[in-house]
Amino acid sequence: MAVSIPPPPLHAETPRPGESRKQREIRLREARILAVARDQILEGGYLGLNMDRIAAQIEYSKGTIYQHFRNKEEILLALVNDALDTRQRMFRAAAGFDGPDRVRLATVGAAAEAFVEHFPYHFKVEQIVRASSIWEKTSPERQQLMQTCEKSCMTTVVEVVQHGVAAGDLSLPEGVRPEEVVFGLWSVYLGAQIISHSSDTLGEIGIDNPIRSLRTNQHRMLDGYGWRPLSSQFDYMAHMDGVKAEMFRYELFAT
Amino acid sequence: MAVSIPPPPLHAETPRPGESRKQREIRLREARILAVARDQILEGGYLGLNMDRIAAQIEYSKGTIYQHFRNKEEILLALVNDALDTRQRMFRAAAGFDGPDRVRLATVGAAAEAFVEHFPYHFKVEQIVRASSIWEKTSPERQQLMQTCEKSCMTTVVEVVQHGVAAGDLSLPEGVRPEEVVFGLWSVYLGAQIISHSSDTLGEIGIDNPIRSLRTNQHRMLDGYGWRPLSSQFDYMAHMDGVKAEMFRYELFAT
DNA sequence: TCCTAAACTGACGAGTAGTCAATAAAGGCC
DNA sequence: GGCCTTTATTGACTACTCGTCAGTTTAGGA
Repeated sequence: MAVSIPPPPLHAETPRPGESRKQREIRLREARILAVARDQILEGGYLGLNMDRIAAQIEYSKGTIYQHFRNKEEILLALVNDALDTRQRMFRAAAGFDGPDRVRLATVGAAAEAFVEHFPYHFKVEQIVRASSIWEKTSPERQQLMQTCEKSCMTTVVEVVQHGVAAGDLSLPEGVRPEEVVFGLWSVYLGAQIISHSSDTLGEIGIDNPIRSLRTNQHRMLDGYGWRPLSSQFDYMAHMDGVKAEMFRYELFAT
Repeated sequence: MAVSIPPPPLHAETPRPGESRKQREIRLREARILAVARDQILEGGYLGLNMDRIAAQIEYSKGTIYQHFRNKEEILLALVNDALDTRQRMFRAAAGFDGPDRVRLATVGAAAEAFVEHFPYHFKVEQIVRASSIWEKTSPERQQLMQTCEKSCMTTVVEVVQHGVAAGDLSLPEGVRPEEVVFGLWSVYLGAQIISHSSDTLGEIGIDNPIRSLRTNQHRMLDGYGWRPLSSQFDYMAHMDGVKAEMFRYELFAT
């Protein structure tokens, strides 16, 4: 199984060249703020994020935090950007998989699954930002960064679809663009994950293994578009389990 | 086109039998609190909901609001329950459509679309409740009510799928249950709507008409399951536009 | 060693959720 | 109506949190 491992993430404590002790101190502190914030969000959502408590935990005063981030929302957005960056690295690695395009796409799906499993706070933060009206309070620079990341993630996947079309494995009907297929996969993924994480009676409703159902549905959608090899011709389930355990291990993408 | 119109919603101002003037006053006030809260949420999300401002707007003191709702979160959950109730009425009407089961399912899809278009606050509130950790702060009674509604909505749709299987239009593969198909449609719907409402650069990304894409993807998924009539054999788009304009007009379901 | 710029601090202002003792209204009874 | 008990209503108050900023400390060059 051919895998292309992305460059290992630069660990925060590694000194950067041409960086004064003070600069390094500041950079490390910023990382600590984000780490502490992430835990608080994972614990109690948006309301669990508390500036005074961050200050206490990093053992600096509140004012110092505001030298790093204009406000609470900027912290959230910074966390989202981390999330998007991590996912992008995972997606790029997935898209580099060597095989038929639909199999490459399934690899991206496995990456998306692994992303939520390894980094649940990333997923949660993204969801909070999508739901709240925190957008207005954040700086245009960070907003732009987020949009760029999102677009770039999308492009990575769209290219796989385009390649599939060019290879003749998939012929899209009149008026359907590759972006729409990606939008479909993205929707199923996002919707299924949100339902799984917010509906604690899924079992009662009749969904025992939401991740498996998510996969099945994504594959049926691609079958519906007639993308070969169809899910009856290739064991996508086994493939996804395989790459998830090999290519998308936690250590390879943790920051 | 056979349509079954649900019972018209009981307007809040209609007097209930055996109800004292005082009781009616209280019931009306509760409706007003929710109406005002809904507007505030639509305006500024969860943070836009302000107890003092609600009090000022309904011209009662804050303490009185707390006689109706234990806390802010209970107001949110009450709004969600209204939303689920409305959607359920729309779904039941849709499922009552007379035609092949897959067409009935498409009718439910049209209902879901109309729901978001007519009642955007309902959708927004649901999203907020899914994202925030407000669950813990709310009373078990309301939680249960919400779960019951959600389950019942699911059941309505599952029955359509089961009927399709029984009719021989759809044969599910080994180990796939009707609930999973519904879960798939639900995921696409939820995911697509959330992306549409939270990503303001969708056009740049290449999605000009997200609702159309949502429909296409749902239908391709059902095609992937081989549910007849396939989307190549029936004009689901025209059907959905038709019923949306006829069966799911705003006035028929507004409360 | 001194001096200036940068970093850091925490008390404070402003705003908001939720409480509760005091007050007002309702409704039963004579 | 007048009296009394119960229920409803009020808004000042507490507790908590975000974000600010004048005053203080630290860093590092001259």
